[in-house]
Amino acid sequence: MELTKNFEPKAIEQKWTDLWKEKGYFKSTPDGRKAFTVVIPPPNVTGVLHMGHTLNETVQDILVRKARMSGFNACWVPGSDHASIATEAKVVQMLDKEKGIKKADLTREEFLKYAFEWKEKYGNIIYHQIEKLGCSVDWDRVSFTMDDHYYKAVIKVFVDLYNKGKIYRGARMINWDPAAKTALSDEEVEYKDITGKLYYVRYKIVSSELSDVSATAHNSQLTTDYLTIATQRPETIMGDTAICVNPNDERYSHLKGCYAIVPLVNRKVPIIFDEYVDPAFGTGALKVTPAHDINDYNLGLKHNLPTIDTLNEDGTISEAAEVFVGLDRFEARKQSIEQLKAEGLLVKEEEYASRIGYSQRSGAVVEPRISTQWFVKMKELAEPALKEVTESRIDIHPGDKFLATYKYWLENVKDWCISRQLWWGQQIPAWYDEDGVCYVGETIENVHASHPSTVDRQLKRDEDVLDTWFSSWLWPIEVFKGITEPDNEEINYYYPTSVLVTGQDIIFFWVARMVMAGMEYKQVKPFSDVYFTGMVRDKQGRKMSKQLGNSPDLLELIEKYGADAVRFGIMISSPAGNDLLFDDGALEQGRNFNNKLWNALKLLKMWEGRKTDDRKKMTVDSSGYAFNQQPSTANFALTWFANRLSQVQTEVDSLMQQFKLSEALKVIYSLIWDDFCSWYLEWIKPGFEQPMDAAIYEQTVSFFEKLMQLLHPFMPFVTEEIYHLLKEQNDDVCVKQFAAVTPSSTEILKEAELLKQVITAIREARAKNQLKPKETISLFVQTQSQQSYQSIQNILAKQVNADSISFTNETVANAIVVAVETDKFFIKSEKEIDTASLKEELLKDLAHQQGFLQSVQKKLGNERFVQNAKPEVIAMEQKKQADAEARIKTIEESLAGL
RNA sequence: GGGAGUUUAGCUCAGUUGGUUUAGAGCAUCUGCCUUACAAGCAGAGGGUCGGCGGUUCGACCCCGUCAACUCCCACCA
Repeated sequence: MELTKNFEPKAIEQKWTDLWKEKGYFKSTPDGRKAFTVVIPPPNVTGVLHMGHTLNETVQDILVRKARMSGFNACWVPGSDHASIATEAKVVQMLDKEKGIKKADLTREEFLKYAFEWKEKYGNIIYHQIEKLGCSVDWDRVSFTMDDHYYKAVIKVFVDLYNKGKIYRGARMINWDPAAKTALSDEEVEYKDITGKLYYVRYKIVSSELSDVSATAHNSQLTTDYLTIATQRPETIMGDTAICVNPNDERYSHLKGCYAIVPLVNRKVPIIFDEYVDPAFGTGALKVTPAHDINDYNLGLKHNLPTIDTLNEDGTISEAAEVFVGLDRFEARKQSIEQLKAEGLLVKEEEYASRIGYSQRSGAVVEPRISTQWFVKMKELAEPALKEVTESRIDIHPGDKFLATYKYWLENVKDWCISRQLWWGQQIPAWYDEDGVCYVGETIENVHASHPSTVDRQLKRDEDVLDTWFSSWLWPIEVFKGITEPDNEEINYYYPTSVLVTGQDIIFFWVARMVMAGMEYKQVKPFSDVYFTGMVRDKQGRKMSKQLGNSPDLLELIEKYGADAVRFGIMISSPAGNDLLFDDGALEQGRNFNNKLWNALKLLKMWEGRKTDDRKKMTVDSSGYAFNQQPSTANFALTWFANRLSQVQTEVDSLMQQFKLSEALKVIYSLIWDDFCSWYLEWIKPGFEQPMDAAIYEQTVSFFEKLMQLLHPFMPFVTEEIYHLLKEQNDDVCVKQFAAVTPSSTEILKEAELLKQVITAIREARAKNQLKPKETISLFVQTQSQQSYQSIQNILAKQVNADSISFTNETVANAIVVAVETDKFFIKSEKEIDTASLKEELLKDLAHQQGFLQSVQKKLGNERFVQNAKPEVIAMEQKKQADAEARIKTIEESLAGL
């Protein structure tokens, strides 16, 4: 079979995707094996996968494939999230743009029909991308957070928590978009720095008896009967229900029990005292508008102040304001300023840098507004969730980095607002009668059954839906129907799941809450390990975003480099928890790696055609290279690589257990590229057009297979392909079980390292002396251990292009000298040696060695070091000293020999 | 403002309880090579007062203090 020049991933990826699917390798059903369960963090159905997903999915696939090849019943559940806010916004936008339909013109049912159509379309795009990336998910288990059973589970949990008293209704400040006439979540508000104006307004002060206060003022510079406050939003003055100052602020201490007259509406409001107010800001006096500012709202609660909502839904001034009614809020601001000026109450205006919230959807300035919302009481739920982590039943990776964050949040957790003023999502199962009494039940029939008095009454269902996270926190349970069908076989087998791989940005939104749900509904943690990936940024360190257009298209990348290369590129530069600067260069490296593997395969295929059992045929060619096939030489290479392989396998296992995937990949990369290709294959390479020893060949194929198996979790396609091209196989590498690793012989590893060092040192000397690669040399070796060089001298000769190697006991004159450990090598060539530059080199080296020796001697001469340091440390230093002395001696001898 | 984290070669990162030759890797750069798998390659090289300062110690990239820069999360001051 003719192999292409370079690896061509496209057809191969498709072939294996289809074949794996056909053989059902990634389907999982409960059996006698241990389960390794992963639930995908369901991507939003808002669009396509971005690089963050790609990283996440790749990490999961690596873990899942590794587990599948290590005896586990691996089960990876794919799915997607309905993402209520984000998706609804997209659907609204699409309807407006493509069909000219406004949400307000649709009924809830009509809108939901469109939303489900959207979900079908984009959900499938996402699944297609996951498949293209090579993810070994069980497609029979695709889940969606709005599947029928899932919807029921969410409702069931809501009702259950309500009945347990863990869900309540309460008032809350929300972000209101006056243009879209809807509430916004915090995520939908964008803050922009702007230069606004701060207006200083005088409020008249009156005592409780309506007398003039200036008469009673003492110890105060403020002898006027006015108090000045600073505000950015004079149009909210009509909503003021108090003035607040700091109790420790002496300027205002005389105002206890006094009142202020709110300008424009001439309302008398109390002056209250609270440490919340910063005496240093503005005038140190604050106007309190509970209906339109979150802090004022809290102050209002604390001091029992009335709330006057001066805004309508569309941002115009409401009846409650008494003046400017019906005007737009910004027009009202203008007019109120003018009127204050006219009345002489505006003291001054000054420039002020502040941040203002804008709606991501409509661009309108957001108004804080009070509304009734549903809340989950978090304190009780948080306690067990905190314990699971602090008592190490859940391990976080990298732990040191995120443990503190997780703890801090759970220890200071606030109640969770779960209602959203949207249609796309699970509608809150609450009904109200005409008197506003609220009834909660899974269905209206349930409500009627438990409250017979409601049967004849007109009940209206709560319009709001639940926060997306209120459904995603059940994900590890309900994908196995653990809520709707408790104690079914699947949930008992697959739960708790093994590892959760997700972004660190949703540690509170999702991770902590899943632990809460797990503890509440299964009394067991939902996963044993959490692996946090970093954020993917572009080369300049910027966040990937649509606006910047710096987020590459996954399918295009796969098209250009191949899926394996994309996986390689993204993994090689992504230590756990660190941000990843996305760079095409790493993908190129991945593509080159594919190619390296492909070329090694081509080399083996060439040898396959020339293999023979007949040793006689393996004659020595003139270059001497065929010596490499001699048993002793080949044996050295084979034994070494076998040991090196098991050493790396052990290392990889340990790294992967610690979730150091990127390091594991680096180690494998170097094993294949450096040890296997650059060293091993060269060491066993037969002479030009010489036959290949069949036994060596088979052994090499077996090494290659093992390498493909080791690499497979990271780069599934190319490894499966090469595995099958190496020879006729009766299994597939993606389900091939790892064999137990035999311990390494460290002796041969050391010997090989020494050999590599010698080769590199001699090559370096060659390069420095301008010996062209083709020019041969004569090599003289001075060593105590001539024996050990017998078996490897053919390798050495070939790797440094020596036409002869001889052993000597004496210094060889007029030769280039190379020293490695205690051995010395003398290089002679026909070419004239540049002794001057050689001398210079040696002198430089000598100075370095002497400097080093000095520092070691200084250390050993230090009495306190000798007294305090551990014996092995001292022994080490003594060895350093001896080595340095020996090297200096060698250099001096070499200098003498020139 | 509160919390967490980062700072080591041009770039991205390792550096295991403080002592393993005066700090390692990949990429990039430079030099030489079309050498019988691979120029998407081979061989070799250069490049770092480990963010600054101070301290603990016989000994600090590592521990402590402090300052600086950057990043993320939370809250968002009238």
